[in-house]
Amino acid sequence: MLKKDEMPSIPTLEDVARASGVSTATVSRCLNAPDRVSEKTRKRVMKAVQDLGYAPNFGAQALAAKRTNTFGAVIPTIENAIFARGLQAFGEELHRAGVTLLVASSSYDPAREEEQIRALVARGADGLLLIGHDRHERCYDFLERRQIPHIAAWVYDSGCDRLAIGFDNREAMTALASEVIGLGHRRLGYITAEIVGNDRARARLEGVKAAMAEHGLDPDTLIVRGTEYSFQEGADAFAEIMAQPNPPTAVLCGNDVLAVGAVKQALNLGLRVPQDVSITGFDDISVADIVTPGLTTVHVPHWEMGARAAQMLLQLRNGEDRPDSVRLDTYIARRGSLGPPS
Amino acid sequence: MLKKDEMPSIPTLEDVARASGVSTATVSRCLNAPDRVSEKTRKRVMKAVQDLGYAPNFGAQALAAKRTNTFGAVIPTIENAIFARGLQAFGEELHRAGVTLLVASSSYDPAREEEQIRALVARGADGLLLIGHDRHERCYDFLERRQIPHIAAWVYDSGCDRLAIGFDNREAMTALASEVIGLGHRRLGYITAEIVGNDRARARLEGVKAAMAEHGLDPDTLIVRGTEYSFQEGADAFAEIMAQPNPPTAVLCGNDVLAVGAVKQALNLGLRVPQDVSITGFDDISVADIVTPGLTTVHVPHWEMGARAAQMLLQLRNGEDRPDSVRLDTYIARRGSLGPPS
DNA sequence: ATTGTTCATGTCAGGGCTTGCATTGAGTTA
DNA sequence: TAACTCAATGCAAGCCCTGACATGAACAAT
Repeated sequence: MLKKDEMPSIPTLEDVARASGVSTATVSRCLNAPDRVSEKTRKRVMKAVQDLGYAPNFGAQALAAKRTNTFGAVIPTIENAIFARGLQAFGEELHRAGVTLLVASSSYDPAREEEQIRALVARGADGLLLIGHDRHERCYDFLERRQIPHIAAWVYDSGCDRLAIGFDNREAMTALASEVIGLGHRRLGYITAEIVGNDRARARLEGVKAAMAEHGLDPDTLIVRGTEYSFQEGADAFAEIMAQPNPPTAVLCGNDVLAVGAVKQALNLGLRVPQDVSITGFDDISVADIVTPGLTTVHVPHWEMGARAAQMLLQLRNGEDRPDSVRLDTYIARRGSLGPPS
Repeated sequence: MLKKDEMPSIPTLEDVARASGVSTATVSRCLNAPDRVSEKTRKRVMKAVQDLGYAPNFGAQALAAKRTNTFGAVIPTIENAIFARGLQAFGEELHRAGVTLLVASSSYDPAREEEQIRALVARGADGLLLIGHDRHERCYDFLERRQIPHIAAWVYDSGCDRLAIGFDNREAMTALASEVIGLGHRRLGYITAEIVGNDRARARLEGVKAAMAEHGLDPDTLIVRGTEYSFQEGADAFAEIMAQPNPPTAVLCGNDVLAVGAVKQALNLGLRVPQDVSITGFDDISVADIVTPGLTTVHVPHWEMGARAAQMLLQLRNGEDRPDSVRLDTYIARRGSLGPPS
């Protein structure tokens, strides 16, 4: 209970110093480099810190120390689960290193992403996790000028020399599409998210076309529907594709969210999966195993990707040598949603 | 391309001032109150800002201005979708008001939550969104002393006078359980998350027991399994419950994630839902409609809750009167997973 | 010509913390 | 005891920005 006029002012380092009879420098050291202070003093100071409920002023601290022990991540969406697992891993790994993670979401909007990057950096992020490589050169200039370590996840593109950890989206999708075609499917549909500003989506689409070309199918016959990422959008797009005359026997989806929506829709339309139509996803998020039938999809090592991204970024932040980009492997998780055409 | 030794130092206000031949104060005004500066000067200054790639130093700005236009949210988990939608709404609404949202996750760990609250406040959050009321008094002291506006979401408890927006978890669950019992179910199972430090989970469990008592069933006969939140954990807990001698005819779950896991498991076990066993959830997240059969669950107005939380917090931050806590309504979303016992 | 107004702009004192360097004093060695 | 270490601590200069206040020029009113 606070008494009437006791304006509850926020304690500062100086208050702590006064209360424990030392200088502010010593208090600061107690907090940041405890072993450079005698145990006796430290105890006394810590008690004062407790008693006063002192917490450092972040602004002042950042200003003086030029670091914050905070990393940031800008992801396209938090509303669906695509990045959740990797992000969680990223966060856990950082936590272990005493670093706080702040997350911002861009809603797949490049302008918004740039804004969020700036916001995070302005707030003192010592390192940044980004998704994909597709952003304005200006963003990179900004980060480089401030020497903010950053890493792109969910992509690995040997043609790009920016630091990245991920997998080859194109190749992974080619592998899956090849399997689909190998089962005998000739008429294919594809549901994708907006490909502008999304290199992963673009690469995946290319991957499908590459597989088609490779197997002697004309990539232009691929029926493509672009949409947003949500179960509902996936379902709608699927319905549209299947409403075509001579509909495809297999519909590949740019990610699991779309695919799960598609599977659900197939059920609604009275189509049997995979007898009447096969459906595949990408990402292997947990919901892929929830629909019936389970989704055949590209398994992505989310946890490893997030955790290693954290390690690499920490390494960078600590001034160690820039690590090499990491290419992770994906594999096809085979469940019930893909079968031969009948 | 940077030349050899040109250490790319970060431009400060002073650099901009020098480059444009004005004082730092004028530059500051250009950025924060453009109409108090003549157009000619402003243009010149803005050009310098562009040319130098200036961006204000957040720490210094926070230190000097004592505000940041940043709100924070600490949610228990980002790995599953329970809070995603509400959070997205919260963020959108803030964005509209020019406020940046920073998100931290506590992994359902109270100590971690406290840490995150401090981290966010230290980083200058002008307002905070929290989930539930269940936290150490110390957290509240901390927030009050710093006069940080904060609001609890996902709860409405008339017995608690802290600002909140949400629904009555207990009552909502009682309504659902009553419906289950009303259909004739007598042996009930319940899957919940850890109830320590989670008032929502606790209230929901109480809700089930209250409904039982109300309908003349002995609450102690409720078969309860506690677990973590994930599809898999839900599935496992469900299997355990059903392995009992004389298993329940209906299993209620503390949230949709658990429930979806349970439905999937039922399928695996060859149990028909709802003929052999009914299953219900709570939250009505999008995946509730993905499983087969669809999940009967308590619908929560996620979007409205998030958006209004933002409005209330903004109101508070702007020094307006403290709004009243808001009680939102829930309803039962009836899908296929609940039916009479057979 | 004098005084008063009004703007645009400049000056400068913080704001809370870290850190390089200086100081102190207890302990060691000769 | 004197000289020397070295760990513990203090001092004070920033870090970059904001905002209250001061200044001064242009113009209007008298």
